[in-house]
Amino acid sequence: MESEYQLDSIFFALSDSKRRLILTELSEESKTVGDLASRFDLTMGAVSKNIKILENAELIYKSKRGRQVYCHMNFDIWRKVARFIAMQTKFWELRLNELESYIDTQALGEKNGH
Amino acid sequence: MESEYQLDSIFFALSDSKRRLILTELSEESKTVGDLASRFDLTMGAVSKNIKILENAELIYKSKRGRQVYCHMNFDIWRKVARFIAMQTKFWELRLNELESYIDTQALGEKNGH
DNA sequence: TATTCACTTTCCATAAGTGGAAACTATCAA
DNA sequence: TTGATAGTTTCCACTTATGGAAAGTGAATA
Repeated sequence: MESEYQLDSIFFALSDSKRRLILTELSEESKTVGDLASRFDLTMGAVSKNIKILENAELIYKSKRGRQVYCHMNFDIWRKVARFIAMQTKFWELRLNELESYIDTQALGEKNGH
Repeated sequence: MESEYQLDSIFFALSDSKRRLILTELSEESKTVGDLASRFDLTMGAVSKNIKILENAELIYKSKRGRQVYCHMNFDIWRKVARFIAMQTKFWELRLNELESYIDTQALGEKNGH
């Protein structure tokens, strides 16, 4: 957690447009691996591997219901990405920090409990 | 501009911790390729290639002074990254949009002119 | 002009990412 | 139990990334 290695895996996961499409899809609602495979015209194997990359970066997490595996966005992780960006751009930093404080104090109920 | 392909190159460029270190270095002040090579104990060739990847993603830009090539952060591009993140996390979206409006109206003088 | 300097590019070997096909696992249904 | 369904993993061929070494480029200096 909080390591350079984790940032490697996050940005690597985001560097492929198919994986970003999967994330966009999941930001609407949770989907099964099969849903995503038919949506993007890929084999289950290919989707499963990309899902693994996103899961490894903790951008998503999975839950099992019977035979089906549901994929969910992990909204918490985006804060880490935003923090890195803020650090590069001091101009943003102050206001993003304000935003973080706001989230920390006002939005605890929003945190997903997986 | 504004394409999926550009996001590919941005996130790919960010997926390597050496390149992120270079960016952190450049967010302090502009440096030559040689400065960066000695700072990170890499050959000029290796640094030059990584610089090219960062330049391709438009995260930095170069300027020449005699034999030396100076590398500068391109702060503008970070807005694009922030926008992608905001789109994934609707929770952030509203407030980042406010931030963008603020920047667009109040901070035109801050824009680097290269 | 010849040489040094700052950098870029090419060539090379090594390593890693990619997706299809097919084998494998686990769950549900008849 | 048998068979179908939902995913995962392995194997394979192909493509791409990586950095060192060395050749190539262009600008400063003797």
